[in-house]
Amino acid sequence: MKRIKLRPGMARPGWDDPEDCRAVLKVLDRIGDKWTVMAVGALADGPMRFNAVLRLTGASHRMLTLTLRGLEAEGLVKRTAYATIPPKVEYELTRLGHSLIEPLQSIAAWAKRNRRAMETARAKFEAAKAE
Amino acid sequence: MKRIKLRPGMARPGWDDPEDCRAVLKVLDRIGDKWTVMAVGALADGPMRFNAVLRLTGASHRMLTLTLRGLEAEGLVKRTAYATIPPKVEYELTRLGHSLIEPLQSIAAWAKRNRRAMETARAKFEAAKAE
DNA sequence: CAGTATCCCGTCGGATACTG
DNA sequence: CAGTATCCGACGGGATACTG
Repeated sequence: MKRIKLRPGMARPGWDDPEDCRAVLKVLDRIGDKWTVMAVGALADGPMRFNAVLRLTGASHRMLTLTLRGLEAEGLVKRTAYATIPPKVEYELTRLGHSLIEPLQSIAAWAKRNRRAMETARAKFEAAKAE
Repeated sequence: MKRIKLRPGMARPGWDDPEDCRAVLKVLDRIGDKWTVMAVGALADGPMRFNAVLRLTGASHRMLTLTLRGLEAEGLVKRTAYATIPPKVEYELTRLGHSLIEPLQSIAAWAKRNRRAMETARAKFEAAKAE
């Protein structure tokens, strides 16, 4: 998804409370992007080394580093470096990070339920505009 | 959020079932971006005209059009044009669109609960790296 | 009022190369 | 192996102008 930039002039959506809308957007900004979802998913099973996450997610070296830094900064992921040679760094979800899995699964469940509906709707839409 | 581009070489995260991971990413791609969240939020209360959504969301003319087109294509929003002069176009959430509010609120609830924790974590992180 | 088209700049993110 | 730095192409998205 596109990076979310918060700006002054905009109002709050009505489905949720007045001001916390900002918080929601901010959080979506953090957890809504592809690599974050993949990384959290990868780490859901337990601690994992950098390269393991790299392979599992398919992210580029660069993006995974940035993503993990972001998650670490926000307290969602714990980073543990072992001063061995070669270095070994393990990442794991914090309690906070784990708690994120539940809402993500809420989305996941919705996605699974409605994927077909969306696909057929899209097909119909495409067909209609090419009449 | 950043647009999500699905690519071949990548595996599924473990927190969720094997293949539907793609569906989740695809859905996040659609519903995870700023303007979609804003638009769905704006329409949650009921049908609304284009310009009303425009003002409420703070989106640019262009982006709102694109966003609404996307939502319409996916069957989340219904578009009704009245052939008056000047034209009047109303948008409203479909049943499918409404069902999306629930998972979004799941995220919203998480965001509200953990916003503080994330902020302090970030502050601590910033402080630590500037020691 | 709603929608489309064009321009254009910022930034996201992949590839590559270099360090500890 | 893990992380940082640099380069650079691609595209997201705002501003603007023009139609029905």
